[in-house]
Amino acid sequence: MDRSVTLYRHVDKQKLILDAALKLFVEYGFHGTPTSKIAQEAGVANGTLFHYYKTKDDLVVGLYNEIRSELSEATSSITHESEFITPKFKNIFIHTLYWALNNKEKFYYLQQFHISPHAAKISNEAILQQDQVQTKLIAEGIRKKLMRQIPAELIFTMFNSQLFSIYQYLTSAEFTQEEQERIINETYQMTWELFKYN
Amino acid sequence: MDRSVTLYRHVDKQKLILDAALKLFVEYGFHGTPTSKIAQEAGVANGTLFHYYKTKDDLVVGLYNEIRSELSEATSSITHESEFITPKFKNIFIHTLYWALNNKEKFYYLQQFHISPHAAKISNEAILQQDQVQTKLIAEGIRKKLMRQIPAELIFTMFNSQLFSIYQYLTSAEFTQEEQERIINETYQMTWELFKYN
Amino acid sequence: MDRSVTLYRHVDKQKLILDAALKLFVEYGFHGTPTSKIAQEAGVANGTLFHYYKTKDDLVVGLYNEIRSELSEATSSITHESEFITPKFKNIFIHTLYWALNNKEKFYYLQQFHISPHAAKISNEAILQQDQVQTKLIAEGIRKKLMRQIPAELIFTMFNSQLFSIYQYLTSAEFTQEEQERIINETYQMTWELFKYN
Amino acid sequence: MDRSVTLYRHVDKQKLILDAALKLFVEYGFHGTPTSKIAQEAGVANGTLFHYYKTKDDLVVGLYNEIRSELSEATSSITHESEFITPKFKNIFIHTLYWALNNKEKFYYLQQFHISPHAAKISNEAILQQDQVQTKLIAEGIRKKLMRQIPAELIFTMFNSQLFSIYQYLTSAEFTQEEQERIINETYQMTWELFKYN
DNA sequence: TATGAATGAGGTTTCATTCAT
DNA sequence: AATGAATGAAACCTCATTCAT
Repeated sequence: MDRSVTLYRHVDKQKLILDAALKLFVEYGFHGTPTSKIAQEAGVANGTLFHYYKTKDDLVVGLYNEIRSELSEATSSITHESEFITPKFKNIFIHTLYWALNNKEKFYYLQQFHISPHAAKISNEAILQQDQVQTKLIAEGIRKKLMRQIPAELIFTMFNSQLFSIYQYLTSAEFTQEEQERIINETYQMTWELFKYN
Repeated sequence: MDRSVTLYRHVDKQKLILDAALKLFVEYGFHGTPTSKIAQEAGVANGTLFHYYKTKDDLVVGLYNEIRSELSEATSSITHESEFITPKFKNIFIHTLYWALNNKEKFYYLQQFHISPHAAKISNEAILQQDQVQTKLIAEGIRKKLMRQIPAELIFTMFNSQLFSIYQYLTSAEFTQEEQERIINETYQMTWELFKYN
Repeated sequence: MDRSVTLYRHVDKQKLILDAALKLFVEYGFHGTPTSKIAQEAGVANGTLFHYYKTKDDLVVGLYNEIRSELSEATSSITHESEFITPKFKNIFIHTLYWALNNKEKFYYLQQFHISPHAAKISNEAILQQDQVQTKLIAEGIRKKLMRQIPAELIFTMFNSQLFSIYQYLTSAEFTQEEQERIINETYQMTWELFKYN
Repeated sequence: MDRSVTLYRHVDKQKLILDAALKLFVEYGFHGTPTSKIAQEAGVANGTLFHYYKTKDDLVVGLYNEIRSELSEATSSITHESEFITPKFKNIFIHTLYWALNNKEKFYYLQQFHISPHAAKISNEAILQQDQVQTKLIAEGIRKKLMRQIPAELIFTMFNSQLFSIYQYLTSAEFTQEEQERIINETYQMTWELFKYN
C-alpha cells in the first residue's frame, strides 16, 4: 500500500549514476572525475555505484555501450524506411547529424571514449557489428555502381570524418534553425558528390 | 664546432624527458603515465622533470607546443615554394599527410591532446595563429573564385577531417609505397573536387 | 546504557587521531610530524586521517579548537560558582594553572599553535569569544573600582603572561605538592596586588 | 683599479642571506620558507647559501645567535651605566622594550625560535650565559633586600613575561609616542611594585 | 539493495643538498 | 667564492574499492 506510493517515487539509481557520469566525464574527463563525485552528483552513496558497476572502467564502458545503442537506434530505425540506397545514405547522414546536435554531451562522450585507452577494452566485434551496417550499405552502393569504385572502408572513414567536421562547424557558432538546415543540405550535396559514381 | 664536441658530452635532459613523455603518453594516455615512469624512461631523476616543467600539465602542454611547431615547420616551409594557390593547397595536403605518416606517435599525440581537457588551457591565439595560415589561403582561394563559395572555416574544418580520415585509412592496413602514393593522389583529387569552384 | 556497550566495541577513530596528533605535534612540531606517522600512531590507515580532516592544516586547527574548548570548560564551569568578582578572578587563575599542570601536552600545544602561522587561519571571533569571558570580568572589576584604572586589555594580557610564567617556573623543577600549592597561592597574591585597586 | 670599484659595490652575501631569511621566516615560518626562496630573495644562487651555512638548520640557528647578540648588546651596554641595582633594572626593562618595538621582526623571530624544536639544538650554556647577567642582578637585589624574598628564577621568569605582555599590548593597537611612553612608565612602576621588597 | 567509513597503494610535487664548472 | 642543474627521499593527498551493517 504505502509501497505503491514509494514505487512511484522510486527513481532508477542506475540511471541516475549514468546521467551523472556522462555529465561529469564530459566536463572533467575520465580521470578528472572521481567515482565519489559521480555518486554525489547522482545523489547516491559511494558504495551504490559499485553495486551496479564492479569497477569504474565498467561504468565507463557501460556508459559507452548505452550511448552507442541509442545512436544506433536513432539511425538504423530510419534506415529501413526505404529500400533504395541513395535515400538510405542521406537518411544516415542527416539523422546522425541531428542526433549529434541534439545529444551533444553524448556525442562528445563517444569521441572521448574512442581515443581513450578504454576503447581497446571493448570487443572490436561489437563496434564492427554496428559499423558494418553502414559499410555493407556502402559496399552495395559500390557494387551497384552508384558510388565511386574505391574501397568501401575508405568511403566509410571519409564519410564519418565528413560528418564529424560538419558537426564541428555547426557547433562552432550560433546558427538559426534555417541556416543550420541549409548547411546540412548543402554539405550533404557536397558529400554525395564526393562519393557518387561519376 | 666547439658545439659538436659539447653535443656528444652534454645530453639535453629536457629533450630526453620530452621523448620519454611522448612515447609513454601515446602508449598509456596522460593519466596512465605517472611522472615517475617518464623520468625513469628518460633516465633522469624524478625531480629533474619538475626542474624543467613546474607541473605535469606543463609538460603535457609543453610537449604539445613542441610537436605543433614541428608540424608547422614541416608544412609552412614548403608552402612558400609556389605563389599559386592550387599547388600550395596540394603541398599542404601532401606534406601534412607524409609528416603524419612519418611521425605517427606525434600525430597521435596531437589528437589525444585536442580532445583532452588540456586543450582548453592553451591559449586560443596560439592555435588560431597557426591555423590562420591555412584559413587565409582558403579565404584567398574563395575570393579568387578558385574554390567553392562557402565559409572558409567550413572548408578548413572539412579539409582537416579529410586529411585525418585518409591518414586513418592508410594506417589501418599495410600498403606498399606505390599503393600509398596512389591513394594519396587519388584522395587529393577527390578532396580538390570537393572544394574547387565548379 | 546501550551506549556504554557500544563504547566498548566502537573505537572512535577521530579521537585516536587527535590523541596521536597531540602527542607527536608536541614532540616533533607540526612539520616534524608526517601525517603518516600520526595515522600509524593512531593505529588507523593513512587515508582515514584524511577522511576526518580534509588537510593536515585542518587537523592542526581542529586539534586546537578541541583543546581550547576543553580549557574553556575547565575554567568557565567554575567561574559561575560565585557572584563576586574577586573569587571568580582567583578561580580562573587557580583552575587555569591546575588545568595546565594536569594537561601539559595540551597546554604546550596551545603555545605552539599561537605562534605558528596557523593561528592566522582561525577566525578571530572564535578566539575573542572565549577571551571575552575574562575580559568582561576584568572590565567589570575596573568599573566597580576593584581593579586598577588601566585598560582591561592590558590587564588581560599581563594576567595571562603572569599565568604562563608561573606555569613555566612550576614545571622548571620538581616541586612537592605542598610547595606547589604554596607557590600558587603566593604568586596569586602577587598577581592580585598587581591588579587590584590601590 | 677596477677592483677597488668593485669592492665598493660588493655587498656581503652572508648579510643578504640573513636579511632574506629573517624576512621570510617571520612571514612564512621555518618550514614555510624553502632555502631556494631565501636565496632568491637575497639575490644569490641557491648553492651560495650552502657555502655559508652547511644546512638550513645552521642558518636558522645562526640567525638566532646573530639576533640574540644584537639584543644583548642593546641592553648590556646600558646596564653598566649605573652601579645601583634599581636603575639597572629599569634600564633593562626599558631598553629591552624599545629594542623590541624597534626590531619587531627580530623580536618575533626570537619567539618563533624559542618554541621551535631548534631551540633544543642550541647549547643551554649559551642561553644561560646571557640570561645569567639578569638573574645575577636579580639575585643581588634579593640579597640586598631591595627585592622580594622569593626565588630569583621566579622573578626572572615573571619579569620577562611581563615584558612580553606589555610588548604585545603596545603592538596590538596604534599608540602615539606619548601614550607609548606613558604606558611603558606606568607598567614599569607596576612591575617594580610587583618585585620590590615591601 | 543501499550505505559510507575505512583502507592503502600510488600519484604529484617539494625541497634540502650536492657537485661539476 | 659562486653558480644552478640535478638529485631522490619524503611529504601530502586522492581515490577506487571493500565490507560490515
